[in-house]
Amino acid sequence: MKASFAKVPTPLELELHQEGRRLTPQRKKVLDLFQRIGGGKHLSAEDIHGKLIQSKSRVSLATVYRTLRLLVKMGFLHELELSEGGHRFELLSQDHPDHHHLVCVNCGRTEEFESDQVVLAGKEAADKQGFKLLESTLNVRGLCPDCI
Amino acid sequence: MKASFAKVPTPLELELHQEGRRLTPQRKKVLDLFQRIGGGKHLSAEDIHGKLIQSKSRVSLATVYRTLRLLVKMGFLHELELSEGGHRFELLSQDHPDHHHLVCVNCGRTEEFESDQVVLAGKEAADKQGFKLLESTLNVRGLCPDCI
DNA sequence: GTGCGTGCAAAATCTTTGCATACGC
DNA sequence: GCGTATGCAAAGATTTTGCACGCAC
Repeated sequence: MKASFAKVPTPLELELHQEGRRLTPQRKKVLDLFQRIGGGKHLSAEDIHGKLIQSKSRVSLATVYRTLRLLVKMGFLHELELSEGGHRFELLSQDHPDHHHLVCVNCGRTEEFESDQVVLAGKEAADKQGFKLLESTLNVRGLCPDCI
Repeated sequence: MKASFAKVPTPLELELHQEGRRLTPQRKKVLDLFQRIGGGKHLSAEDIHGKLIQSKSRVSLATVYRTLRLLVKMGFLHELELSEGGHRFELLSQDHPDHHHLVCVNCGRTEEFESDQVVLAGKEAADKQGFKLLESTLNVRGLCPDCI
């Protein structure tokens, strides 16, 4: 007999329970939203709150903020400080651990890219100063083709 | 006869006048402060306001914000978005046009470094997407020797 | 049932802005 | 003297927090 009807715990659920925390519908909805829209999207807390409200999900903005901070600390999301007007969050996927951003300073359009050279340069700088590297992100600011 | 008693206009004064703007004591004091403490220091608007008040200079916080935005636009200062709790500003010197930051996520200590590889990688990414590159900065986050 | 998480609203930050006055040019 | 810049205070924008209630465990 297979246990095919047993609920499969999500990674989020597992990790929460390890720390004595709980998987609430709100937390699930926030992470689900990021997973539905896919990686490479940069959302503000207001964006997330708005989208959840639109999809008939009752979540308060305060809880969105609390959940975002939690998911960042747990490593599911990544916090960006690219633009004016508040921080953005993106899904952190295993496929793109250290990616960088190309931002148009005029229209805000952002593109992502990866570069081993950059990761290596960051690692060398950290080593030289005796730092333990956690992450390195290159922010390239410029004008996109439409804004030149 | 030498014009040795003529006041020598500062670059700030010259550039302001070209745009029909004025060199006020407040603007002079803000830029002077950055030049006195030297490059590589990262100050918040509050820091700057506090230091000016301490040195008996009457400048309002609103003017500090307005002046910082102006000096960034004029290219005298550079705006950083490294840390939580507001933006920081640093003196932009000709010696270190494109430098990067190593930040300790625990204590906030920051070190600067330069890397041609990083600048090159940023340029390549911009070219590939058709962006006109303005600046690129690598933010390396980690733990400094004291916080490991 | 226990105690963590949520919602609400108020508070705390950080930054910008309107307007009358001051002053660099 | 003209018009920009300042100071002040109020408004705005974003994020955090205190507290009572609700719900995941």
